[in-house]
Amino acid sequence: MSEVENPEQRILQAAKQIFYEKGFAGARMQEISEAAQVNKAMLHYYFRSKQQLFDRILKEALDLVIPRLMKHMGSDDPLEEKVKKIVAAYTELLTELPHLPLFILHVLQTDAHDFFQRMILGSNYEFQPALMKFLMQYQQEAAAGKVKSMDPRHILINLVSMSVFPFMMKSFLVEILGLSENDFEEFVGQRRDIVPQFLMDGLRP
Amino acid sequence: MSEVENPEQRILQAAKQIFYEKGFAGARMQEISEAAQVNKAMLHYYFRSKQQLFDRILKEALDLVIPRLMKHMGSDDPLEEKVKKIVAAYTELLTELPHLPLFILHVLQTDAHDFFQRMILGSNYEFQPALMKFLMQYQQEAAAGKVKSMDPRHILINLVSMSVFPFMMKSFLVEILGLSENDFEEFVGQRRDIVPQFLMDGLRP
DNA sequence: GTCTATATGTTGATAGAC
DNA sequence: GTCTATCAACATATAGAC
Repeated sequence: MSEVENPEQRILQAAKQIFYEKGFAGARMQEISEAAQVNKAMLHYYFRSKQQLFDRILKEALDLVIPRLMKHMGSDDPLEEKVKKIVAAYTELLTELPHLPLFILHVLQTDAHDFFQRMILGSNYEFQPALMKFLMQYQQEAAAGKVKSMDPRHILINLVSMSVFPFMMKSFLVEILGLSENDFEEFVGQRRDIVPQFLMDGLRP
Repeated sequence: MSEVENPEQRILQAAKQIFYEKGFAGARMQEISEAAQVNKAMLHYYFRSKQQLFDRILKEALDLVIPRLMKHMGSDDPLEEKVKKIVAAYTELLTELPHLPLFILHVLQTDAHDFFQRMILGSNYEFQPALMKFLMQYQQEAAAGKVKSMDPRHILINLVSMSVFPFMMKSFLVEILGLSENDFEEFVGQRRDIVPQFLMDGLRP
């Protein structure tokens, strides 16, 4: 953990780690302040309330993640190339931030509608366009006979599921398959190639 | 919600719903007691503490879920038939209990090692045997040239990921794809056929 | 078994000195 | 900006009457 001189940054860094691991209800302001090495009152001085601090962490997560994932989905690459890049992007992201999916899904569960109103629609992420581009592109390649014709939404769900879910099951896999930390990294590293190949194989016309 | 006369059962039912949705830290004993239509003190009379009530809910969840999923994995069916049954079992289970995966993954995240010690090893689930049987079976069918030869752990992860993750993303999918409740049920219903077919297609030698 | 009342501890948040 | 001290609200848990 790199030491940061700026107290505000130290708070954000500590809050990120603790909110990611424990969620909003499980996190304690006291614990965050200790991890940030500041007085508990400083948290309120800089961020006013626990809710506002949490919202800030959530917003920063989305600002980091969504563009990084959408970049490839909206590109002009052919489907196979695109799939490879998206899977690789997921793998890199989740290797850095393994707790991210559970964190976001937990927010989504506690208040899905509010989440979309404030976080997605209220921002300027190019969400729907990139999504639509992917779906249209698939149907074009299917019409050209390059891939099997099917509902492209399922392709996308399959891609995301196989990329993300293994990271969410990490502690489970480690325990049940008897993996070390290195074993797990190697395992998810293999999937960077396996998942795209698996997807394209399953799509042969 | 069916009314139960027995207070202990009403508490368990209410606690299940609230712990599933909000997790341990987010749940309130007060809220559980109201949902169960009993006095708050009754919760402690029957279950002594919040932690013990939670453990009971978790144990009941695992007792319900694990055998139901393991039954098919350890069977003598051929691979393709087995895959179909496992995916169908996941789909049925998660249609009934959509909050289950997030609930269990949250427990796993807060204390993975303790979870396995107390909940898995301490019980008599036939976990490892069924798992091993599946992995061995795959390697036999691969050796016989029926399926492509590859690390069978990835097959299993792919199967579980594609079966479970869509349910975890439900609120996301509903919002982003503009699905109604019925649309979503139809969507995951389609996957009962699509996922097994996709898996087997990707395994053609 | 069920209730009211209360003990006990924790938490988010603020006031006010420096 | 940073600290100490403290508040008000809330949560879990228990005591004790019925």
